[in-house]
Amino acid sequence: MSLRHVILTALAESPASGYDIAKSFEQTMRFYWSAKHQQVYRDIKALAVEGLVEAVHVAQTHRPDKVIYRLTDKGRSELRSWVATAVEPRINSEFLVKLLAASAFGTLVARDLLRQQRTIHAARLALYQDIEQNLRAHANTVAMPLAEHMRVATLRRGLRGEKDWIDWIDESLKLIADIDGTACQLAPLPQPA
Amino acid sequence: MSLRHVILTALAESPASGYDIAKSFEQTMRFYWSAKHQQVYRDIKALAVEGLVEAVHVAQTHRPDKVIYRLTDKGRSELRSWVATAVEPRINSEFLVKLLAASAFGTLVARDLLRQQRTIHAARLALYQDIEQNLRAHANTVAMPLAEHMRVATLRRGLRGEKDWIDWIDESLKLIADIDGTACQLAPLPQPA
DNA sequence: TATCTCATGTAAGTGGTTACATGATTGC
DNA sequence: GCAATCATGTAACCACTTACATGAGATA
Repeated sequence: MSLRHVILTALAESPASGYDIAKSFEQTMRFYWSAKHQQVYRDIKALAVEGLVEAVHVAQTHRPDKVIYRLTDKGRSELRSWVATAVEPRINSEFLVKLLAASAFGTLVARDLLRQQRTIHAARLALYQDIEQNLRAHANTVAMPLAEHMRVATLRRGLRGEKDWIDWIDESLKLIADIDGTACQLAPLPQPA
Repeated sequence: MSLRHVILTALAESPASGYDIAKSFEQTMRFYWSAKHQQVYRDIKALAVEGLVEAVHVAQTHRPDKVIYRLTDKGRSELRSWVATAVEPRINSEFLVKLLAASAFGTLVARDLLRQQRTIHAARLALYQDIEQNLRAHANTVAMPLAEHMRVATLRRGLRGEKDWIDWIDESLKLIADIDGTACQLAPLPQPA
């Protein structure tokens, strides 16, 4: 039931086609959701059948025709009641599992994995900082509607998260270095060939 | 392919039954993974068929019989190659979507949602801090094997994450308060009944 | 007597990914 | 001429959840 509500949320802001929504998963929504176009088309049809959105077919001359969807009152009230309660966030972290698995193969394996992960988070952080720069340039903080403020807040959430991961990785790398430092002194010297 | 690797990771530490593994999702693994026993039993059988784990049937007198699984060499090398590469973490956050949806219904709705979420994270933080206390009491930092150190690191990751969420929520609540403050001054006074 | 833990499962359903497909138009 | 963008889908599959089921022994 999740993507359904993501779609409703997108349509709450303004009517859009399946294509538009699918695309926004690579742009404005990328900080908090991703989905494939196939899934979007499938689910938005289901929403139409249930009467939560309604479709308007728009014929175009120099492009394929498209179907614009907008929230119905039913859709809006569904969204309203969905929004009322927070839920326990999932914590399934493939990375943390990998780290523990890596530990079974020694400090070097764990260290490499942490370093790789660091580059991933560093890249994301750089991207988010870039976007923040652009926002700052164009934002007129005073008269911004709430939704805009919250959109910026989601970006801030992303920034914070990435920074925090990087800090934790550095902390963990240092821990491993300490272990390795003492371990190396005890390790057998390499055998001459 | 994820839970399969989580199971292999669990078995890399020591052989266990499906029941043991299922239970550890509520205990040692709870910081980074959760899964239902049905899924565990299903997947561990698949792993056995593929030869990544092997089963030993253990008859018990005063308890139901059980099946203990252990990693095979094939399983261990599968785990080793899985561990080699980091992956882009998923960011699908139901909460952030809800926050944006909530914003469409006004500051009060958004504020309530943020507050609810804060309680959830505060509760988790408290739990993690508790566990950290226990660990500190029993840990002998010197001679701990790498896997133990990394297990503590995953807890630290949880602690950090919860703290960071709480800070961000407070920041966002303050932002909303500011908006609301100015908005209230501009808002029409309540009509006398 | 009732509930909890041990130990294992089947069946149905939901949510998401991957592979494959079509066909026109715009820009290099 | 070739890739990218616009616009929409089908089919198969993988991952996970929910509901339901069994049956013995331990604990209150």
